[in-house]
Amino acid sequence: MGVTIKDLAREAEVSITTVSRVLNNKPGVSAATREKIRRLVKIMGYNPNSIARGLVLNQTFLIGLIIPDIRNPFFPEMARGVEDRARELGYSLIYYNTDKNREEERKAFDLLLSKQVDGVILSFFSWSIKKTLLKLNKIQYPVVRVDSNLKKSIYPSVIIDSISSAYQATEYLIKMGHQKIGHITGRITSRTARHYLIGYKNCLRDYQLAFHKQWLVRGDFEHQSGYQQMKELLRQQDKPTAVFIANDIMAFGAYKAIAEMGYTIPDDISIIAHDDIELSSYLIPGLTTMYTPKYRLGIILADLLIKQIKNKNRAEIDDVVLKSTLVERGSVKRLR
Amino acid sequence: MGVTIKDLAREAEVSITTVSRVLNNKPGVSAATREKIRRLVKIMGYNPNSIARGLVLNQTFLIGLIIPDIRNPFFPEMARGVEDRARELGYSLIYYNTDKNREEERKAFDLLLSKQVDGVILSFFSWSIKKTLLKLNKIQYPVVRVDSNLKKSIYPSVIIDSISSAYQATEYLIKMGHQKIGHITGRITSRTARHYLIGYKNCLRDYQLAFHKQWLVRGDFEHQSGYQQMKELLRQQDKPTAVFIANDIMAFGAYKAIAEMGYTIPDDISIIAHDDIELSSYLIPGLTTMYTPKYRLGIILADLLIKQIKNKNRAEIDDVVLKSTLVERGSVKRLR
DNA sequence: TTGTATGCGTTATCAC
DNA sequence: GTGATAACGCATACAA
Repeated sequence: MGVTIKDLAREAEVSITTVSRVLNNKPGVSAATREKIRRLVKIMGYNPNSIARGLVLNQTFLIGLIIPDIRNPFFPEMARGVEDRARELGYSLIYYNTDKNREEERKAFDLLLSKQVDGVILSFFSWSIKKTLLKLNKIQYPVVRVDSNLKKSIYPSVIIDSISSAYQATEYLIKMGHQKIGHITGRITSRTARHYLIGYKNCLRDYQLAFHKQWLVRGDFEHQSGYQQMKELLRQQDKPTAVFIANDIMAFGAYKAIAEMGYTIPDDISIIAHDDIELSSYLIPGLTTMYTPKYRLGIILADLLIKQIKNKNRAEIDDVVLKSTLVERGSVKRLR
Repeated sequence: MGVTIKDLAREAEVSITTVSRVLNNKPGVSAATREKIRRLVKIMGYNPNSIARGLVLNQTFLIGLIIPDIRNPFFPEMARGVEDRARELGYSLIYYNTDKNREEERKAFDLLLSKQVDGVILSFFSWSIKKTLLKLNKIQYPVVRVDSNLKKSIYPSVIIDSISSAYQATEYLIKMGHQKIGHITGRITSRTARHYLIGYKNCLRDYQLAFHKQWLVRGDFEHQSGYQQMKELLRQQDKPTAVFIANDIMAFGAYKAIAEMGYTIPDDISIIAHDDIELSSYLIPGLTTMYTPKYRLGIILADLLIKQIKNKNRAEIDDVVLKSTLVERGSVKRLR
C-alpha cells in the first residue's frame, strides 16, 4: 500500500535500521544521511504504519471509550474532553456505544481488547463486570471509570457525587421557600437515578419535610417521560410548588407539559433540573439546574487513564470526586 | 500480554497453523482437535490480536470518522448511524473532531492513515483537499464524503441538497401567506450556509418577492448568533413576518430573543428552521423545521464506505442525494 | 489431517 | 556511524 521504511532505505541506499533511527530521532546517524532521509520522507510521502509499530512496541496509542449513547447530550461534551486531551498526549479514540446493554458492554470489552487499545474508559456501566475488571486488574490493564458510586473500586474513578448534588438541588428549593417539593426520577435501574432519589429524600428529612409518595414520579431520563410525568404531577389536587427533575432533557418535556396545561414557570410551578446541557439556558424561562463539568470530566478521564498507561507500576488509585454546582436562571420562584 | 495463538498451540500440542485454522473456521482439521482447541480458547480466554492480524491481512477493520464537532447535535445522530452499521459489518470507528480547522483536517488524515484505517468518512470538510484526495484515489483508498455539493467528485458522496431544502422552507412560508421573509444565515464560509442562502433567494425570485437586504442577517450556526440576529431583525421598523433560520440551534436563540422583546411565536413572527434536532419538538411552540435524516445518513455512509472497501475494484461511484422533509409544528402562522 | 517456513512493517539487540 | 537479524502475533503457500 503506502511507502514503507524499506522503500526509504532502498532509495537512500542505507539500511532500514538507519532509517528507523532518523525517524525516531535517535542518535548515531551522520547529519548528512539524516538530512537525506528526511528529505526522502517528505518527497515520498512516508507515513509510519502505527499498526506494525504497535505490534513490536506492544502499544497502539489507541484508547477505548465506552459510553451508553453519544446521542445523549451529556456524552458529546464529555467525549470531546476526552478526545482533546487524548490527542494532545498522542492517543486516539475508538468509541463504543452500548445503550447500557449488558451484552453490548461485554462485547465492547472483547472488541476493544482485541484491537489492543492501551486502556479503556468506562462510563456509567450498568453492571459491575467485576470478574472482567478483576482479570484486567491482575494483568495491570489500565482502566478508568466514571460513575456515581462513592465506594472504592479496584480502578480509579471519576465520581460524580449525585447524592450530594440532588441534595443541593432540593435544598435550594427549600431555601427559596418551597415546602411542597416533587421529584421526577431518572430510570431507576441506573445508580445515578437512585442516588438522586436518595439525595432528595435525605434533604427532605434533614429539613423535616414529610415525604409525599404522590409527588415522586418515575421518569427514565428521556424527554417523553418528563412530559408525561409532569402532567401526572399537575393533575393532582394537591400539587407540589416545585419539582426537582433528574435531568435537563426531561425538563424540556416538563416545560412543554406545563405550557400545555396552561400553567407558567415559575409562577405556578418551579423547576430545578440536573446536568446543564447547552440548550437549557435557551428555555424560557432559563432553566435553573445543577451544572456538571462534562468537558472537564473528559479531560480528567483522559489524564487519569494515560497516567496509568505510562506508570506501568500503577502506584496510586486516585479517585476524583466532581461536584456539581448550581446555575440559577429563571425557573425557580422565591416564595412568600 | 494476553494469551496468543502460540500459547494455544503449545497447550493443545499442535502447530500454530492448526490453531489458526480453527480460529478462522477453515477446513482441514479433525473434529477432535477442532473441539480441543475450541475448548482451550474458552478456558484460556483467548482474544485475537487484531493488530497483528491487520498487519498480515493489510486490513484493520477500523474506519476513520472525521467530523467538525461531536457537540453539534447533528453529529451524534449521524455518528451513531455510522457506528451501528459499521459494527454490524465488523468495523470499529476512530473519531476525529476537527472544528473545521484546516490544519486539524490535514492532521486527521495523516493520523488515520497511520493507524491504517480501512477507509475514512469525511463530513463537511471546510476545504476540498483535492491533492490528498487525488493521491488517495490513485491508490484506490476508500473514502466517502458527506457534503452539500452537487458537483461530481472523484469519491462517492452523500449529498444533502441544501439548496432545494432552503427553497422548500421558504416556499412553505410563502404558501402560508408570508411575503416579508427574513433569513438568518449559517456561518457563511460553510458551503451549506451559502446553499441555504441561494435556495432562499431563488425562491423569493421565483415567487416575485423582492429581496430585502435588511432582512438578511448573518449568523454562524450557534445559538448565540440566533439570539443576536433575531434581535437585530426585531429592532427594525419594517419587520419580516417570518424568518427562515439556518439551523435549529440558532432557532433556540431566536425563541429567546423573541420572548425577551415581548413578542410571541407565531402570532407576531413565524419561524422555520433546519435540521430537526431532537429537542426542537419541545420548544414552545413546537418548532417547524426541515427534517434531515441524520441517523439514516450515517447508515448510508457506512454502507457506501464498506462497499468500497470490499470491492477493491471500485466499479461505481454512486452518489446518494438525501432530501430533507418539512415537519410542521407550531411556529408558523397562516396569514390572512 | 497436520506442520514448516515466510512475511507483514517496525523496533531493538548486537555486532562491526 | 552503520547494518544484519530477531522478534511482535498472525495468516498462508507449500510440504509432508
